[in-house]
Amino acid sequence: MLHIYNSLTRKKELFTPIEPGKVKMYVCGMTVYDLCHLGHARVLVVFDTVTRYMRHSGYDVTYIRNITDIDDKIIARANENAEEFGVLTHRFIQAMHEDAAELGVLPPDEEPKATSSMDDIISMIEMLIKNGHAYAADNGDVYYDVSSFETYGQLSGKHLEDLRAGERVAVDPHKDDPLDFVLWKAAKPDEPAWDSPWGKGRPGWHIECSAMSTCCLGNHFDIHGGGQDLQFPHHENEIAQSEGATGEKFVNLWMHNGFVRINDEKMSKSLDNFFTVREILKLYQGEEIRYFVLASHYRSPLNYSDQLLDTARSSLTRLYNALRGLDVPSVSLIEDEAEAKFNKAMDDDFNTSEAIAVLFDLAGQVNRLREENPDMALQKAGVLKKLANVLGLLEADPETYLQGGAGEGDDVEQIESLIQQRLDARANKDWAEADRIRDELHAMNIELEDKDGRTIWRRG
RNA sequence: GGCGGGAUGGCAGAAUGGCUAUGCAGCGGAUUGCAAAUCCGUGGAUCUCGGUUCGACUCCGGGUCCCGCCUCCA
Repeated sequence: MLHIYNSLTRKKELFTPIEPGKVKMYVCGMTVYDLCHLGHARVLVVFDTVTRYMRHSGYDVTYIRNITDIDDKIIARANENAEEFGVLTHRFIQAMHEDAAELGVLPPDEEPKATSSMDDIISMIEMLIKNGHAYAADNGDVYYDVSSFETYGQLSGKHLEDLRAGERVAVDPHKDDPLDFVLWKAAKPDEPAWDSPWGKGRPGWHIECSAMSTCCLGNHFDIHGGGQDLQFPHHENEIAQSEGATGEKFVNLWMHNGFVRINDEKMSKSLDNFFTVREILKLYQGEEIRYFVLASHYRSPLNYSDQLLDTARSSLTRLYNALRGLDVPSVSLIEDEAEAKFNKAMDDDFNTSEAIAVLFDLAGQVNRLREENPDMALQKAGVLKKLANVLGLLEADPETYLQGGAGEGDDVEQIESLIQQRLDARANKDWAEADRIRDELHAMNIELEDKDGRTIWRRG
């Protein structure tokens, strides 16, 4: 029985899909004007894990994650680079896909782009005007009339009066109310523009998501996710737009993941305290980043530090060591209580840290059983791998992970040659030489393990 | 100012009204030529002050501190 925390009601709720057995989920993806940072990585990993677990639970999941490929920042960056905005976005979409793959994130079922959704966006704006929720200003912009939507503020717990009291929105003479937000922006000279009933222009950011989610999933769907910072105003506006246009309930359950922090401050572009996924991949494997993300609950803040990535590496090494050298069956033949514990943890609002604890318990069992009951050890290893895979972990071959430190690989011949030399020295009981070689390898960040007359190695 | 989240052992991080995860690091032992890996054992925690209770880290109230949203943001 899956329970999920719903930001809309601020409670954990029993998850009940609109259509039994099916889940329709939309997550706000990237605005592709730059490389993904760790904050983006968290969204990718969290909702990938949600999707994987729901599928593991037997749901037929349709997972949509959009791409915002037209907005102010994209235009600004393209101008800086003196390139076509489409060239820019294409490059960063590619980069995002590469990063996602490194993190073990599966592609969503569909990945709609704003620029491919203009018809849907325009017709939604037309509906909003027709329904009295939007107005075209004399400058060619179209705005949403916030006061026309009675429950505005329901998701973020805000009231229009409070928002006005803390006025931080620049007054715009074209708006009826400073809190009104733009649905369609009239094009300035030399800006990318699309034809519309209000002249050439481009969509506002909020309407893009309303249009892309609705066109892929229908007017009413199960789950909408994204980073906590999107709750207001982005998701609040989406509700106002979609419900204002369709007259139907938009989303049953809203999920928001917590921020990644650096030194207890939100990681963000504006604070310029971010690490890109690529930078970290120079030092750590993608799976280590994924483990780091999943080690804490998705709604908690996640502080970044090298030390925590090191811990993630040590932890994964322990898990892979348990599988190492075993011919793990692809299908586990046993019913194991571990699976029930794992499911119970994940059913409780995706408690991944408790689910990971189950993995370590299994790893311990595998290690203990290796000698006394190899068959059972294999079966337990099969369960370990299966459950870890639900989290997108332990998908690699153990040797590949353990010997595959980030950016390494062309020194394998040298390593194996040194190991052979050491084996020869050991055969002659020349311990000094054997230890010297081991120290030399250690200096290369290679750790050795002598086992049954053989020597295996891994990167430290 | 308005609204919201949080404070758990050296670090990270779960959980439950009573049985105190898990990982990393530490310590002792087994194993090893010595290590490593592994196994066995082990120390150490619930911000503060009140209250409810037979019993609270867990529920309630006050305080302190931290963080986020209210503007683009995953």
